This record gives sequence, structure tokens and C-alpha cells, in this order.
Amino acid sequence: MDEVIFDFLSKYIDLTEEEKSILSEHKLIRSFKKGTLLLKEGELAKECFFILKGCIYSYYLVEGEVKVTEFFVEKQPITPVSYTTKKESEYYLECLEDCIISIGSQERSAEIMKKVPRLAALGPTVLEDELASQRMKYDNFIKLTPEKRYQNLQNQSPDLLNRIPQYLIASYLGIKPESLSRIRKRILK
Amino acid sequence: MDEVIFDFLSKYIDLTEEEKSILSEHKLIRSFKKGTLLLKEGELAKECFFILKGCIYSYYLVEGEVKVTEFFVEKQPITPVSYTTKKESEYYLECLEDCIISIGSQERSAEIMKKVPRLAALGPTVLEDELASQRMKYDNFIKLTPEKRYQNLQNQSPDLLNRIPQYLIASYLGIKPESLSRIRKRILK
DNA sequence: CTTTTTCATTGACTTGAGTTAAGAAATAAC
DNA sequence: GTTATTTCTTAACTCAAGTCAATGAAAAAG
Repeated sequence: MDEVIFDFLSKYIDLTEEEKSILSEHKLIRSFKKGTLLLKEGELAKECFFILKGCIYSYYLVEGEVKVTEFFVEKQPITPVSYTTKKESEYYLECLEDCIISIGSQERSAEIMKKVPRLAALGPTVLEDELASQRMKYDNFIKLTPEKRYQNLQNQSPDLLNRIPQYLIASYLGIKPESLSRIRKRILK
Repeated sequence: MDEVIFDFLSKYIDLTEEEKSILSEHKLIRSFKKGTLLLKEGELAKECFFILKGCIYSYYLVEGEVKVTEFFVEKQPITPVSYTTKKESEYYLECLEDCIISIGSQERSAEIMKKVPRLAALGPTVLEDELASQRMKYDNFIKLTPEKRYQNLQNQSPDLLNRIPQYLIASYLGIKPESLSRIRKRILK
């Protein structure tokens, strides 16, 4: 299970066996049932997450309507805006499947940094990556029609389409489930 | 003119007069005429910018169509994605007005960091701020209709509406100029 | 296995944005 | 100040997404 974490970190840094075992000691891993809310609107996020198994999605509730902004799966870190800004969260984080998650906190991070100082340098890099992908996400949304967005999703992460109910995919694409149904029908021809 | 820079930096750090004068010495300031392209699609961004005066916008060209993603005005830093990723830019940066801009580069940043080491700590913070605002931008786009987006813009940055031609505002909102015209008419009632 | 609930599809209709084209208004150029 | 160019508005029409409602399919609960 730890391999999932090390695999993620290997993109940024080569860890020694010693360092890996320090990380293994310090990590906090928990399981959550499908439907569990990891973060609610109005709450302060005191934790950040790394998905070992399962799937999580973030959404706003706008006038009673769910507006999905992102899906997260294995090997992805989730740093809630509220975790960095220390302000109340405006969105929800919910488990879409039964999940196994590694949980981070400011204290635990500080502790680990002390023992593996090399990890500190990695912070800004991960930030940069997240900023870049966030921009891409926005830019794609601006540039493409719902239909193109769906086709993009099909090509870039076909796994998500098999794993996630269509009404949530629709919301993520910025349309209603009925419209997604029609788009799918249109594409088949 | 330097005051614009110090004013921006004061959000993150209190500089001594000495430090300020070091910055003043090292900065590179240039003027550009309206219409100048600071970055083109396919180019590698070797510079980042800080606007002292004027207005810049970023846009994609999708099948001959301009898709505006952002407007930048005084006191705003612009770090092109291409500057951090070192890959060819996918979008353009263009001066919407005559501009006075402070220009940054990796080399010059490194030099300044050497003389004012305290500035280094500021990097991740600025990154975090940018990530947060980028996320907000995306989330607003997802959550709101074009009409609401326009009203938001009216409330949050009325200055932009007076400064920027409406057909670019329309593009920024994700609609055509004709639709924005109609929205404005609808709102007036 | 059966029932219940949730999710996906379809159809008829409404609504708002896109398109095309024309003309008015505002800016820039001379 | 006049002309030329760019920008904004309006109108008629098309089209895709929203809405409402019904039905069918799939998944969860019993």
C-alpha cells in the first residue's frame, strides 16, 4: 500500500530505503465508506489527503444544486483550498467509493520534514504542478464546448467514465444529465 | 513608479530601505505600445512580468477565434505557464494599452535573491495565492451562468468594464459580443 | 428473489446563446 | 472637423442545452 505513496513521490524525488521507512512510520492511514464527507461547506480543513485506493469528488452546493469541480483517484493528493487559506471551505469533499486514504496535517508534515529535510524542497514543485494543471483545466473549459469536453474526457481518462455515475460526469462538464445523454447519442452516429 | 512594486510586495514582506534600493537597482523596466505581443503561441517564455502601468490580456487562438482567459492590470504579476514548465506557450500575451512593465528572468531573480535572501521565502506564498485565485476563477466559471458572471465582474472589478472593449469581456465570460449586449439589456430592466 | 430506489434515456417544449447581416455609435486616423 | 475604422447594438433565425415528465434499466435494500 505504501508503494502507492512512493510511486507518487518518485516523480519528484528519489528516496532512500531509510527515508521510506521513516515516512511509513509517520503516515496516518484511514478507511472511509462510500458517501463519507471528508470536508463540508463552512468547515475548516485541518487535513489534506492522498488517495491510496478509491475515488473522491469535490462539489459546490449552489441553490441546492451539486456542481462538481473535480474527481480524484489513486495516487492523487488533495489539498483543500481551506487547508491553505485557513478559511471556511466553500465546497464539499465526498467519497464516491470506499476509500483508503493517507491523511496529512500541518503538525505531521512538520515532523516528517524534520526527519527527512529533503522533502521540504518538494513543496513548491508540487504547488507549481497543481497550478499548471488547474490552469489547464480552466483553459480547457473556456476553450471547449460541452461536447468536446466530453470527448476529451473519453480520450484522456476513459477510466473515470466507467467508474463515475453519469449525472456527476454531466455536472463536471457543466451540463445536465439529459444533455449528456443526448451528446452521447449524437457522438455514436 | 517603484512604489507600485513595493506596494505589491508589502502584502507579503516588509522591506527595509536598503533592500528596496537593491531591488530598484536590479529591476529592468520597459515600455510597450498597445498591441505588442509579449508572448506568442509556440514561443518559450524566458521572462515573467509585473505591470507598473497599463493592461495586458492572455488568450488562446482556437480555430481562428480569440478565447480570452485573463486580464491583468497594475500591481499584478504575470508568470506564463511556459515560464515555469519550459514548454512552448499555448497562448498569447498582448498589451491592451500602452504599458510600463517590470521584467523578470531566472537569472535576474537569482541575482536578487542572493542580495535579498528574504525574498526567496516569498516564492511559495505567491504561488499559493495564485493557485487559490486560479481555483476560484475556475469554480466561479463552473458555478455561474454567463449573466451571473457578468454581474460578478461588475461588482468585483467595475474598473475593467470601463477599460476593456466589450467584445473581449464577452470572450472572457465565454460568450459572443452579441450575447453580452443582450445580457446587458436584460439586466437594465 | 423481489422490491425499492437510484440512475439513464427519451420526447415535447422553452429558453438562451450562436450566426448572419445591417446599421448606429464611438474611436482613431487623417 | 471629416473620414475611416473599430466597436456595439438590434433583429431574424438556428441550434444546443434546460426543463418537465414519463419510462426503462440498473443497483441497492430488504
